[in-house]
Amino acid sequence: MKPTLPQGTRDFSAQVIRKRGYIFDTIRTVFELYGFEPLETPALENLDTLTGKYGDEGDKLIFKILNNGLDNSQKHEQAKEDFKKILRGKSVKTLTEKALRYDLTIPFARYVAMNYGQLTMPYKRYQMQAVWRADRPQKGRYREFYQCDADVVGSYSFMYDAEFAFIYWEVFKRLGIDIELNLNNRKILTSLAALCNATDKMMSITVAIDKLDKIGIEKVKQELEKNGLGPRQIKIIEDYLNIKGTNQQKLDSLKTLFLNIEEGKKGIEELEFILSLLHDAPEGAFGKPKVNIHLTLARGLNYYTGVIYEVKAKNIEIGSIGGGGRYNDLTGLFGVPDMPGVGISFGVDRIYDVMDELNLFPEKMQKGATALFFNMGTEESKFAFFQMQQLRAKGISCELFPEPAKMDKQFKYASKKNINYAVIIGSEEIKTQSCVVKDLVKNEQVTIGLNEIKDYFTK
RNA sequence: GUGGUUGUAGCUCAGCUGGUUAGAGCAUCAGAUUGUGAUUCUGAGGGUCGUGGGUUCGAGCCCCAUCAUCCACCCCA
Repeated sequence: MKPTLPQGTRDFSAQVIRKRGYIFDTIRTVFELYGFEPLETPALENLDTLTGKYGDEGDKLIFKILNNGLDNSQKHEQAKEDFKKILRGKSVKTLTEKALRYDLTIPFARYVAMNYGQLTMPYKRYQMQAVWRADRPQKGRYREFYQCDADVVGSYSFMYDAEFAFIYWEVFKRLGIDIELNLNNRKILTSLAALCNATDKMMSITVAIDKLDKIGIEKVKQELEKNGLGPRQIKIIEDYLNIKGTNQQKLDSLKTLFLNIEEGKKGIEELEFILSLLHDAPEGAFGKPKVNIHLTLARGLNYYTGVIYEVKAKNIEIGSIGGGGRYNDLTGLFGVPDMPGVGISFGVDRIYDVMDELNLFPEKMQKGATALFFNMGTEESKFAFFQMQQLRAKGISCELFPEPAKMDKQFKYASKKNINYAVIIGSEEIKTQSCVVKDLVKNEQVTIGLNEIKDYFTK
């Protein structure tokens, strides 16, 4: 048979892993710098832990796992009955009770709910693991991909909301990606729906206005109309969409709009606090985060209740490369009420695609071992092997060509594996206790004593 | 879930309105060159044209099905 990969998954070769590792390391470094500690959770969760947390569309994209043991003939009749329920769109525990993790936030909430007694609050954790979605793959979209999340639970402080803006900024500065960091507040969106007297239609309103940049005002109005909103309501939304200017000007316009809506005023205050903190902060090594109040930013996850973030890469069309927000009751569904939190996520695979396309990976990542020892014959190679072991003991990576092949071939092997130095020890060199070290990049070579090799590579 | 694209050598692709033994570049291997490559020259190997059916005297090319791929929509990292 011809083997294939499941749709939307990939193998990662050495080069790709090195580059991905560079992204992971950068993110991890910043997370640690801000005092977050690591957490890992299983790839599998109980299906009912996940369902209902991501909206109707999200639920459809959860990978469900078929239970084992269904081939037991005594259970066939029951299984057939249960399968009919599946066809009606219900999930049935006797057929499927486990699912692959859809994101990192809900498993984190589950963990907090199970362990909150033991955790030091506020609990700051980061998590870098794969997640799975049964989506159709396309550009920048995979069925298995990695997220790097940082969340804080157990605090209402908006200091944290601002801190995440710094984290986003710092990570992408370190990676060399120019970003647009957009902020909005779920409270503002709810207030808009309230203003329209359409609190129940809040989701469809936000979904529609989120597309403004993409499809334009007319199409947005059409979609609102299709969702059952009347002309007066659409007019209110249109006025909202016409709010423009600097961040402060936008917030000022909102203030007059939400004059009688407490929640809206709170949302504005929250954003103002974050903006002031960013504004007054000293210029750090990576500058100050530049954020953009983006009133049409929605984000699909329905557990957000406050500030929401979205990161887009400039100069490239790939969707968002990060997102997050504040939620005031994430663990409530798991029996632990009043557990506020805020968190963000990095989409590693899209960040990789951006960096690859814009050529942002540093040269030095592509390196293989430091040196290749040439194989100049059976006896010579044994000698070279022992020399090599001494270098390895000093932490210098090297390898030996396995057969006494033509030098031409050994050189090509070295350059293909991005090895910078060739070490040649033939019978002559053994006699004189020396070796030839050739710098394959500069195309220069020197003959040095065997006892000098270590120094040559550690200099 | 809906719509479309593509599938030919290890890789990237040519292949005319259906017509003999299906081509190129790169890669691989061998030789010119028994200790100096990435940047020389010569030669060689490698394909049941995604798979299964059909139309035809004849199919890589047309039709149907199926699988895979990429792209767009929905939604999202």
